[in-house]
Amino acid sequence: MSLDFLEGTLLLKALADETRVQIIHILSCGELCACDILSYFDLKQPTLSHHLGLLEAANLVEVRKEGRWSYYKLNSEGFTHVQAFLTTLASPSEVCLCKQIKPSCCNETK
Amino acid sequence: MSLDFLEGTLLLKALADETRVQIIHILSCGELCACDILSYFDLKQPTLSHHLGLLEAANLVEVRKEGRWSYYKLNSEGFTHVQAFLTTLASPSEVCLCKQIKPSCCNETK
DNA sequence: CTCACATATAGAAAAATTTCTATGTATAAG
DNA sequence: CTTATACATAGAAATTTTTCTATATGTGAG
Repeated sequence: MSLDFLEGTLLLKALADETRVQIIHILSCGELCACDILSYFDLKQPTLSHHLGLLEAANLVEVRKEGRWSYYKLNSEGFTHVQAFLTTLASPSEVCLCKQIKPSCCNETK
Repeated sequence: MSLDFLEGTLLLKALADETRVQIIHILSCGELCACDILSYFDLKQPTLSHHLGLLEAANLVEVRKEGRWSYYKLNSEGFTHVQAFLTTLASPSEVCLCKQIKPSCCNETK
């Protein structure tokens, strides 16, 4: 499995915000419409819309439109990917970028 | 297991930066001194120092000082915690914040 | 068709983060 | 003691992100 840094940082940036973390949490039990999510936060509607858009772009949530309502729920794809990314990122590998570094000032103690 | 939102977002914010993700990657095979890490990046020394400080504060890396050198390596504690945080965050729970929301405009379809 | 409501988009203001230069501290060499 | 090197800290500049107001789109009710 190779590292997709672009997707990985997109996912991590989407997760790196208190509001979005809370959105994920209140969606953890199931689907909610945008207006119900909004009622939980002290934010304007376009701000929430922006956060939901970022989460959707990262495949952390998915939307289902019904009439004039938008129902949001978690998308397991993003969560699976970010967990896999972190695991791979922190694991040693033969093709690691560290192989490009030539020890200079200090003796390595590997 | 309960959710520590403060620690969780600290960890996720530390991970949400291309440079820091790359630092973690080049440390994945073992210990490196700060000057060797620096040689890999097109950054000034104080900037790298700042990134390493954030990673250390989040328990994603740890330092060992030896003479005038600082050797950095990954700290598994942060990685374990962030993976656990994400799993818990996205899992349904009896005490979820979603229970505080009273369905308003739209009929829930749970 | 007209109106009201739910949500999205555009663009500006505010806030947070990243990066830099300048400088300080600590350690080792001479 | 003086100097050089590795790294940290302080504070300013640049960039990115978050939030807002204003407005547009799309759907259903009447």
